[in-house]
Amino acid sequence: MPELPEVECVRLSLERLVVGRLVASVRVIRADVVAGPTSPGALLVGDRVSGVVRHGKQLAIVATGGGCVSVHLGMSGQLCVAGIKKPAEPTEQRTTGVSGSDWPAHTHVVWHLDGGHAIRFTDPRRFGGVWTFDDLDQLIKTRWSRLGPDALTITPSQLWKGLSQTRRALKAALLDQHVVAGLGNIYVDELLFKAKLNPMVPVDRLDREFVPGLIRRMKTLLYGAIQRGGSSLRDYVDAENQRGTQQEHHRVYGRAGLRCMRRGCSGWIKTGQVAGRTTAWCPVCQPIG
DNA sequence: CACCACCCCTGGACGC
DNA sequence: TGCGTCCAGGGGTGGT
Repeated sequence: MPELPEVECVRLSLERLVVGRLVASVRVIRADVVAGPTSPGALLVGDRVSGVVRHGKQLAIVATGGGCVSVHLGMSGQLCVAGIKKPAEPTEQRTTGVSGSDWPAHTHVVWHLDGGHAIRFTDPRRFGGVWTFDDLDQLIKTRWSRLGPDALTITPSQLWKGLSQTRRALKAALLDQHVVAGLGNIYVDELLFKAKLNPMVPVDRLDREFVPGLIRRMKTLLYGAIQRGGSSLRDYVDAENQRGTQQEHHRVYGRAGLRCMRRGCSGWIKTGQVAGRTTAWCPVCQPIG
């Protein structure tokens, strides 16, 4: 669920709350969500947080000693900052069977910070995870360099380069993190609606001239979603437990069978499978031809 | 190389 | 009420 805007909102809230704080200790409750060295040092214990960075949908916490921990939220992951005196909201489900644990269910890693705060990583579906690196440079070299340019900074020539090497459906190409990093199922559908492009159109049928407009709409959509705190469809919240409101602005996602919301359009929103994902589009506004 | 099917996982919605 | 079934999907892998 978290795509670029949601991950950026987590980054911004995390940055406000934890930069400058000392990592006093770490507790790994589920070791198999952590890849790489799992020593306290590798998980930043003894260092201060110097920054929180993002590329596409991936986050990284960087410490003053150079250490670096990357977090993917996957489908259901959350990074929340909590005061250790009240670790969970009353409505939150508690863990059971974890000795001495008072954290919500599916809490896998907890970083205890100075000032009585903690960062907890929860992820029910465990599509996400935590990766440790010697430093940010190693993370970029081994992982982020394999991703395409970030969706907020990609240039028309970069996107065209990624698209012109393929004959896939446009939606499949935009979902490919090696082409552009940060888009997921929801924002691709919304973007293609705004750009009046059909998700199934083969990329090689498109002209280069459409790329600048597509990028302009993509950045407007993503920045707007960040300003609205992201899309909270089920359980997405930022590091301060705040929900977003972008879901109120969706035009096609989740609107199968409803009227197209574009003024003057009398079409009905269709759904089908494109690139293996549930896809919603308006056949009138987004014709194949 | 390009692309697709498949798999990982759990909670929520829905039908009986 | 409760149980079974299906669906959601980011990203890695292995097969065509």
